[in-house]
Amino acid sequence: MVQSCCEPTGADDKTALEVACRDCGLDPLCDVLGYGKHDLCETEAILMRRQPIQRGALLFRPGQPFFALFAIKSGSFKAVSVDLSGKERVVGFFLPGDLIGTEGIANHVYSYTVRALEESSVCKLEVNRLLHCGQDTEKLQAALIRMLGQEIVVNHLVTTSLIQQNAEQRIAAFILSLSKRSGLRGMPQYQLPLSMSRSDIASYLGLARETVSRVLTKFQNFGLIGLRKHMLRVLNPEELERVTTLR
Amino acid sequence: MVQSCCEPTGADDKTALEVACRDCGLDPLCDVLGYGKHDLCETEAILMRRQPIQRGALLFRPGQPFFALFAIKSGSFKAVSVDLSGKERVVGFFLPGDLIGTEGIANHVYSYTVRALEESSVCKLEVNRLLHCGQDTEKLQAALIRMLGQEIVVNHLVTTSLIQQNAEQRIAAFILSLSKRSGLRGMPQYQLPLSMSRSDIASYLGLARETVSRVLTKFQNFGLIGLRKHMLRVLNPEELERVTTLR
DNA sequence: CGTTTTCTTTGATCTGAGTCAATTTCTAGG
DNA sequence: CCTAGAAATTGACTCAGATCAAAGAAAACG
Repeated sequence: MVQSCCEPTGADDKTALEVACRDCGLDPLCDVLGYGKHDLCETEAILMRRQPIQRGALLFRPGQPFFALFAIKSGSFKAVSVDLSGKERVVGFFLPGDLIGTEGIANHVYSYTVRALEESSVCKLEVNRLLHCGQDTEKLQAALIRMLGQEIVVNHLVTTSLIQQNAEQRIAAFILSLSKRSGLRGMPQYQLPLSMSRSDIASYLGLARETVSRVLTKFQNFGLIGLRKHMLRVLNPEELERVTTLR
Repeated sequence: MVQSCCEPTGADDKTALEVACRDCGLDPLCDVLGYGKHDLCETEAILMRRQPIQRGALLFRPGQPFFALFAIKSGSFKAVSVDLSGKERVVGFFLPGDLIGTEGIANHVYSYTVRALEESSVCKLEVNRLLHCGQDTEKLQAALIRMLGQEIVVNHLVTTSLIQQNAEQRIAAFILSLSKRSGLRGMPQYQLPLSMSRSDIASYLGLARETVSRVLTKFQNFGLIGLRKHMLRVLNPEELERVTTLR
């Protein structure tokens, strides 16, 4: 069996929760590239490969010239941007299978800081050359177009649900979103690490961290979720779903 | 001078506020297509052309198969989605130069209703064939990729600013966003039609319509804006900007 | 042109979530 | 294992913005 970019590099047990390539957001492109075995991958240096990222390490910083998209293989990341008044704000969380850096395509620079929340690994796609014409790139471009379209759909859903909902609804939606994304990516759907801090969640959802804490406690008391350390168990997804659609 | 898709079709005075092609969100593609004069436009039936849309008419409905992207030439539109509980929610407003329908690229169907708020006109791009391989499509694909990247950037900015802000900040940001978009598209920046209802704005910003009304009144009293009928005048953009960055 | 309907404004009241403050629990480092 | 610092929880209080209600202004329509 050929060693491709998609096979574990003999890492420790911690990387057990890793998306399969078929479940990854980069799959449309990887598929075209033959999962690292295709010519394009090495010879034309579009270069996808697995990279380990340490907890706390940055994938990129705001202002840094755009050079690649990343797909998370394992672990998780948060995106933080600093507004004009100097205040940090979490603007997104990324789980295995998610695509990071798409805003750089049009911006030419990355627009926020992306930091690993735990020991993680990513695949890197140097997508720049897809923006300039070459040969045999059409399939790749079509794949990228679909991926961006997908990203737009997801962003739209997230935004509209968050903006209109109260604290409980936002948090229920957030939990379900993590759960579904985990399931979609071929990982356990109802038991997953909540690797970000309460403050991060609060910042992301536009709430106070005390509110996040209170609502999580309430959800536990009602038996909707279980929470031990940073391991989240989704006990009653139907009821959580119902919470998000109330009103 | 050749009659292209970008020249007015002898419409009435109402279409005076029309974006130039250079200022339009579709420009990267139109540029490649030679603004309707290029072969691709007619012979390969990618087909861009101006279409008048009546006030209240729909561009598309949710569930309808994706067949084209639209760029607004003149007028304005709102996007409304119906959630599970049957409640309508405005999920976006579109001004001249904006791109409509991108979520259909990955979804294969449109995901909300887009309705004209006034007498409007659009350009249509049947982008489907860019997703399948042909010849000479690489430039078009690269252009589309950039446009989608741009859309992602803008969505991200909108989301993060809205979610974290209070009522006054959301409304100030909303007004500035309209103003800037109008200016960017080569139209008057500080005097523009507020063609949507207060309810629509409220729904979009996640506020009650009474709150929108109150804040607009307050902004008028403080001389930040002028509002007569549905004509908005931005009198003090610096102060509005300051409002959005407070806290 | 008056009538109806819809949209907008304004006021009064109530409540969800923010803020402040005090513990308690986790985590990392020695 | 103990300790210091960070993160999370819980309670008390406050206020921004929702809701309820009613009047006023625009738009639509015969």
